[in-house]
Amino acid sequence: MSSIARTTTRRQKVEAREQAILESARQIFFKKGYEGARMSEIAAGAQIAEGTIYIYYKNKAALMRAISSEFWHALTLNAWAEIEGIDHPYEAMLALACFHIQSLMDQADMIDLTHSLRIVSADVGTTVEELKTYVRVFDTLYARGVDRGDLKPQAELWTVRDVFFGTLDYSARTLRLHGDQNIEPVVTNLVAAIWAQHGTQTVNTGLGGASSSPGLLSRLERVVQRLEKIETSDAG
Amino acid sequence: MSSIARTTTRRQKVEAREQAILESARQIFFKKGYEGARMSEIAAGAQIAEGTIYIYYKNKAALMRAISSEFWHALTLNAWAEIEGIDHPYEAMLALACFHIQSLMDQADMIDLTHSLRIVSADVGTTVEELKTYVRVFDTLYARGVDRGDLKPQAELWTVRDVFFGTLDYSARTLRLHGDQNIEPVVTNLVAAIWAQHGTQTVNTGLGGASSSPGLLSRLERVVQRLEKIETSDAG
DNA sequence: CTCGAATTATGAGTATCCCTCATAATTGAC
DNA sequence: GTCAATTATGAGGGATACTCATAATTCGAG
Repeated sequence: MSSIARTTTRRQKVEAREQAILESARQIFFKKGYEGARMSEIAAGAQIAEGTIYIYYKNKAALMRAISSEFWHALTLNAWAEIEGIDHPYEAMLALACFHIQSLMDQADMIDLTHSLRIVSADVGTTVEELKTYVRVFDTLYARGVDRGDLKPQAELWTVRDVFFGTLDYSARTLRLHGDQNIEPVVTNLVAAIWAQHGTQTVNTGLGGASSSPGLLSRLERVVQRLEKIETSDAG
Repeated sequence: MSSIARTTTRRQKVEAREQAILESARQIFFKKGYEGARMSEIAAGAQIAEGTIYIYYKNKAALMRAISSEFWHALTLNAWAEIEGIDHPYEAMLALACFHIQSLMDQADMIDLTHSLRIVSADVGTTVEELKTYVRVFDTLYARGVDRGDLKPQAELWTVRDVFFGTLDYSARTLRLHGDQNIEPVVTNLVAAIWAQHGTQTVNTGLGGASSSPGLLSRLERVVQRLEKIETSDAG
């Protein structure tokens, strides 16, 4: 029979098996952790012999790496989707911050798991690339803000990016530690602080975020304009 | 012979052994990572039989935990020493930030290693306590700033603390990734940003750090005071 | 349809490693 | 010096990631 007419080709079957292994591994790793997961259990879950796994993945670490890779790829796509269609960079940054910290908290186990790769395999290089791709969402967002004239150009953008992701990562851990689920103050404060430092004009949250009275800067601006006129007339 | 005259008592000998195990383990763990380290190798390094380790430490994870514990304790002591004697909270915060990120970069391997405990042992509780003790240095520093009237009281101090440590942790990773060793811009930006948001007055770096013109806030203050007098006289 | 080469699957066996435990050595108060 | 308590030893047990010789499957060509 021709290969076209066949309902499932060899290649399709192989890919299905690969997905079955991946799915089984995901479940077992998630439930038992990297150390606790048994290759035999993963094989049983995928309904194949233990040796078959090693045809598809070199070893346990490589299997884990594949799962981590898929996870970060999906997260990146979701992040893009989240900020797509939001015109104003400030709103977009808020949305990205919410998305990131919410993802961190909802999928904390999976993220801890992907981080464990650093321990089990010295070869960090592969995972780092996916992280870089992910954080690029922020860079693009910032660049869009600069184009619109809302954000100041920043030669060392990575310092801003590190504040953004660093704070959110750390805060997610703190919140989870305290059993808190309220991400709002963290996100609001952080984005306000970034805009206080790098925004070209005041946003409605006020100077310096929640710590200042709202609209302070615009009030000041109005007052100063009046005073400058008076000073000019005084001098003249 | 009496136990006082003996040069080495039983207890001293036991403690020396314990330190030998710890030191050997530190070296091996550091060189090979947690997974890569062999208990046999650690035993050989401490010049004892493999079984002897298990008299001192329940298992491999407990040994690792002891090392982690010692490391964070020492780091905490050094952090206190670093800020001791620095009167102005702004300078102290700069010093703490420098100390923290420098430690992160110098001892990145050890820190990655201690983080790996989260994966190898579900019992996170023990390590978390030491982290809490460490970050308390920042809290004390901030409180001192509030007492002096330099920093605004902050009900949710943890959000500020998370910005501080989160940014530094993340930046250390970025810097190390790029082979960069220049911690200065990160530290300066971060501390300036925190003071822009939570400081009670302008510091010499200017409002919002390097991004605003120097002395803007004091200029504004002077101008506003003048205007307020004029507005009062207008109304009256 | 059949043959056969290439690909894929199997699972018993191997190597390795953490940890236990029966036995031995050491210590120190009396 | 004696002896009970403490500490040390390392061969062996058990568990597990991974290998490899062998078997099964796939699929195009004749």
